[in-house]
Amino acid sequence: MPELPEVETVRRGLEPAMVGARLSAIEQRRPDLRFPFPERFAERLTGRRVEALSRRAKYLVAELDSDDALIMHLGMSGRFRVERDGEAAQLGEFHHEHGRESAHDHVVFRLTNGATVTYNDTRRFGFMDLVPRAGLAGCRHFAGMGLEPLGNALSGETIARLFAGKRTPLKAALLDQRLIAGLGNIYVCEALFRASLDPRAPAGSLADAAGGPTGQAELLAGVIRDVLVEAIDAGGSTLRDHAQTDGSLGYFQHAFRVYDREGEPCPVCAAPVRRIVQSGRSTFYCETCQA
DNA sequence: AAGCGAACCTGGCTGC
DNA sequence: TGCAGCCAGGTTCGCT
Repeated sequence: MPELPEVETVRRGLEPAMVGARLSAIEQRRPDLRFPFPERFAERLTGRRVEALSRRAKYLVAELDSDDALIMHLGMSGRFRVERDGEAAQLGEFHHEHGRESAHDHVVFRLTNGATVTYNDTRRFGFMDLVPRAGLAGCRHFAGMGLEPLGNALSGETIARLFAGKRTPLKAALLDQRLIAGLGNIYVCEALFRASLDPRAPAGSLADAAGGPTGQAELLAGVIRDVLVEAIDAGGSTLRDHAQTDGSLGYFQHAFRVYDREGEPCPVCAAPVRRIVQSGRSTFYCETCQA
């Protein structure tokens, strides 16, 4: 479930269960996810207090009262589940019509406050790593990462500077985490629709001859911020969920204007939403409005 | 160098 | 009912 709004939603759900508590026991049920777990993973976590839980782009960062920070990425299908006092609370679209899915529970964190946090990841594209707290920004995962789209750094000017001279399609440039970090397929499609921009247009078209921002660049910066904020407020997007809704599920998917709406009428002009493939990923857009 | 496609892995859905 | 094929919120690698 994981673009920036979903990861931020998970962070907010985990924070009260984890921050300030100590990790009393760690169950690591397999040697790897997308990558091998770091050396002595469970030992380095056990007994540590979680001092802060933050987010950078699509990554979660738990700072420990040691020299380590625990970095977690959810990949495509990673979820966390929090249980307390025997009464389960769900984070993300987790449950299954036949009860709790556990075959893909890969890591269980038990905390001194009575909470149990379980990481489940069907496809195992997620990963966890331990990096030195000092120099987090320069660690292998964050060095070279682009700017935070919700930070003050995102503006028409920065978009123009990052995209100037690029002939790659706008869609691909917005997905490039080295430029802007945190957007994924859904929110790129939604932002391009809101800005009435053609996903196939060259990224460089958002910069003027001097490398300055066009009006389109200014507009795009604004709608990226809007769509992310709205999605976070809605608790993110929950896809492919076959269980009953219980309030912990995101509902931004109902607000999609084009994503996953191939053939449905464009909410502005009623022309059918198109699906094309760009660098191997589906792009949903309105041929009429986004020209 | 940039820009594709494929790969990683599992499961759900569609269509024959 | 079975089965093949396609698709999925991400990232990384390797080949033009």
